[in-house]
Amino acid sequence: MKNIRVRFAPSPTGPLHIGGVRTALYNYLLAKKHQGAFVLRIEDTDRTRYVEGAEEYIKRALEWFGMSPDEGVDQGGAYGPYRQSDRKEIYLKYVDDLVAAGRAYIAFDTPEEIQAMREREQNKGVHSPKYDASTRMTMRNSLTLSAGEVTGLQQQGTPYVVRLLVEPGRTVEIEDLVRGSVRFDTTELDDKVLLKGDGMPTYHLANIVDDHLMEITHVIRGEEWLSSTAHHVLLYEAFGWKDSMPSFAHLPLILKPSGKGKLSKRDGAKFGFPVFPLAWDAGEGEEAYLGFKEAGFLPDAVINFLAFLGWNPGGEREIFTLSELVEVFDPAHIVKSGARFDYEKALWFNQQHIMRLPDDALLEWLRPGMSAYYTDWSEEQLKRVIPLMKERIKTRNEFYENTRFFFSEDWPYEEKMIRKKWKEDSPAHLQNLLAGLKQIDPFEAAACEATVKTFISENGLSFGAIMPLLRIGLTGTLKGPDLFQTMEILGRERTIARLERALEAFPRIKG
RNA sequence: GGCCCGUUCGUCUAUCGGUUAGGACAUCGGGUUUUCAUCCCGGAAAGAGGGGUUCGAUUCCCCUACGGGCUACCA
Repeated sequence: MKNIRVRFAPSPTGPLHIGGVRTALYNYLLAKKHQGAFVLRIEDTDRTRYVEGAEEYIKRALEWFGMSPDEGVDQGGAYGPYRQSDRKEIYLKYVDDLVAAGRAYIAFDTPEEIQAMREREQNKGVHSPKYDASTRMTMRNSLTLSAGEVTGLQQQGTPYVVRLLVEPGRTVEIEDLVRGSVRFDTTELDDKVLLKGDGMPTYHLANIVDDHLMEITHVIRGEEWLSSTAHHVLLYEAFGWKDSMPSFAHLPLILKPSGKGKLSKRDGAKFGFPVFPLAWDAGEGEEAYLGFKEAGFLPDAVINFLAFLGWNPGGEREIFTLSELVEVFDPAHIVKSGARFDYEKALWFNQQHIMRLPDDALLEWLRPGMSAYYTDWSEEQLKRVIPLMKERIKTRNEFYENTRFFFSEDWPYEEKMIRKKWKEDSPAHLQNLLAGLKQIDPFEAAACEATVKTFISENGLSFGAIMPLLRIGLTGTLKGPDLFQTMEILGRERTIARLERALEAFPRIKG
């Protein structure tokens, strides 16, 4: 089998959508699984839709996920250039060949003329008029004009496009890796524009030429391309490249979490979760979007979540890192139907990945954001807090938000619980317990636990009478990691200071 | 409208003619725990509808319904 070469070919028209990330992922997985090449090609043939910064965004997103291309605009390669706007001359040559071979033709029709044709056809009862075999001979093109007229118009600088000559009455069959055999009747196909009036190729031309020249073996792309694949096959035929045509795999769409239709960028704001990998800030006046990264997700968790949206390895295991996915990926298991985006499940994947990540990796992940939350924190403390928190956070932001009491003295008491738990004899108990805690040396979790537990049993108390008060006094809240571990990390000084503060504050709160 | 694709628990999915239709998220109940989380146990929950083919259909075929994509000098 030939070496596998796949490409991810986004258009730099904005931030990379999560569906695009999944397309990139499946391409990446197939390439890596077979030691093939993962190519990044930028499809910027539509100048009117070009967005500043989008290409950069795409590269940063791929890098964040760890899916760096083997070849592409930045890494170069033997098949460059990898940006279609830099390949303009190449397409010109191939489109000339097609015209010379009679497989394509030059058309001078203005938008108004095409519109007029459509109206004519509709009046004749044709539902969806097309520029095709039934109409092309009524238009102004190199099929209806003499050779002299054509060169004359060209010399005058009359704008023109090049169209693919589609022969009607044929059946084009494609063998899709996920959908099996799909057939199209060429009578339904229009004479697609190959070269636009501005001299740039359309997607269809550029795609086929590039995939062929770059020796792409598998085209993995979204379902929205399935319909035009018939044209693409016709193009491969016209060029005489049918024998080396790549395999196709058309991916199901990612749908809105509720309601109808595919997931859109607006859904993020609407439902309160990210639909982009990274934040996108287009500048003033433009809409900004939150990314999974900023929402506190691990790249592997997002990958894992996305991988399972429309694919599964067949077994019951669900947690995989990117490199583990490479091992088990098989395009034969790609699902045919669209998948609903489920943010709850994404959170679950993130939690699972956080729990499985070694502490030192979590440290690297958490460190950069600390200073945005806390002014006075030490790496030493962070290191000790991580093992206590890793099983109780779903996102990185949750870590920061739920560890205030470790890194700051600025956190509120859950006053409602104090009112409920602060009893007649509570002051005396807390007072005595505090005296006991002061004796502990070294101030370690095991010793704290022994002291507290002994105190409780010797006084015939219940855990419920003491622990909640202790916990609120030390952390402000009733939920959190092991209290004795927490005490050890806080240290004797802060533990005692906080309990003394509680002794003063609780009666006041109780009122 | 036309062409193409799709349709299993609320959601993501397994099943490649014979299963008590399995798992996961979410949900509900219970256990563990000083709380929360983790973890463990359990419950509820599905083959769009109608025809065929077959000894037997979730699985194969057809029709209908519904959903989606395409129908641009956008990708």
